Amino acid sequence: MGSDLHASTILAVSVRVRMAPSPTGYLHIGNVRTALFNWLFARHHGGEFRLRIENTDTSREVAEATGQIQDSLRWLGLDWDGPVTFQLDRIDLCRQRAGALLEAGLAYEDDGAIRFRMPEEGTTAWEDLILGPVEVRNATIEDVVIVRSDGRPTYNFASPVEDAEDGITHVIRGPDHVSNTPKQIQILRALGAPVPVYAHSPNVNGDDGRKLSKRHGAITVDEFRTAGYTPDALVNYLALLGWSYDDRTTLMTRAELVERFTLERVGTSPAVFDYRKLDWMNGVHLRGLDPEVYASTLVAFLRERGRSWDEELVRRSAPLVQEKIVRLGEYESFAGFLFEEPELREPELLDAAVLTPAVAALEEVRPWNAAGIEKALREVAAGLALKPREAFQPIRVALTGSRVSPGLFESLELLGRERALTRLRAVAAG
RNA sequence: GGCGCAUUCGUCUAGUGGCCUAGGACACCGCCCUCUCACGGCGGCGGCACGGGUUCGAAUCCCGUAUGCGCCUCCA
Repeated sequence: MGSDLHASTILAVSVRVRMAPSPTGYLHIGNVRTALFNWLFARHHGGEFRLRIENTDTSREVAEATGQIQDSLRWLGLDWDGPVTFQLDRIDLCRQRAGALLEAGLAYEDDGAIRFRMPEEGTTAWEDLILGPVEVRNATIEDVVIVRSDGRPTYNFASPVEDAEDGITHVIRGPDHVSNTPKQIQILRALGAPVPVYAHSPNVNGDDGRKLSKRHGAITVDEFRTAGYTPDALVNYLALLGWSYDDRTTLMTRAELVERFTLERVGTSPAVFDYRKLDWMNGVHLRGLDPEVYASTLVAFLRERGRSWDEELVRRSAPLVQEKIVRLGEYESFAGFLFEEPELREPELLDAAVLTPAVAALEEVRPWNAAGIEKALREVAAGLALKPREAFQPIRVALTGSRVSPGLFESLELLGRERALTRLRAVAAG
């Protein structure tokens, strides 16, 4: 047995937690929240955060999902310690432990499977770091199958065996595991292994109060990534789902989250994932980026999406959109007119009475910059006795195809004299 | 059905018996700023699930009811 080894590692590391996802598909945002709590807890205490894949076979799907999970965690910045471990590699260990329980009379065979003998009387209780004291009468718990008749260990057996093997000190997981906990505690005790401290976080639900699923919107890390959310914003938002620092702090950096996170301040009631608040928070994080960093982030984002737009122009346009868009994914529809001819969806908003004199005035602008353009266009508006907003809207629509756009004068400058004038002339004539 | 957990503005939450005629944030509404949008500023709407206790005093403690969620798989 490795109990001596466990004792020494536990002494060396005061806190060791793990995330133990099953490799079925992409990383779900609810699991990420749980992973985040584990990660914050570990980093806050200077402990370790381990990644353990609860695979039960080695199919290609599993290999893909395993890679996806790691990519997503890396993108989020949730780094783990030590190697990734796999449940499948612990099968022999589990069988050996099951054999020991069998010999000790603490488990018995049942139609080829092995069942753990739960105590028939008394209660199993634990002090949950989030829920507080929880107590379950043993009589209500059935003898759980720990090894199937085909020889594979079940989750409720493999999980505690692995926790013991890995020297896990705190098990922080979702609320769906509350009723598994007394079973796992009894198994651990029967094994003579240390029982970790448990903490069951509340659920994250959709706006109908039910489990977060596809129909609520984005649910996998990958979807948030391609929509243009930043890891820092997502982490900030997720941290606040079930946890709070005080009565007023909502915007926090990663370092602040690590410094401030404690399980004591994790609540007990389920939270609803609010995409609108995430959007707001993402906008705040985006606006807070250094302009250079923002531009590079935008370039990388577009490249990842397969856009081959001129990088120089993207960079020059970045400051114009940084204050305006809330997700990087909005850039394409918001600033796409800089790279491609826009589609004129609302031709009724065009007005030749404005466009014709505007083109004439712009032809005289030298040098071609936002200040000169603004001066010229304001004079056109004044000459037509129009309010600036009335005069500029047809020009905006002609230029960008939309009534919502980055600043008009800056947009004209960026597009360049020839392209801008050509486009405006074509629309004015048409 | 059994067991467990939960229940403060639409949403995330603060609140651990008097500081609460319940605070903050998002959303929403109005006004201001303004070339659109966004940002920003100011203001507004809006909540302790219900019923009993305990207490001088309850959002906070106890009991019950209702509702929701989870588990009750040789799934994880």
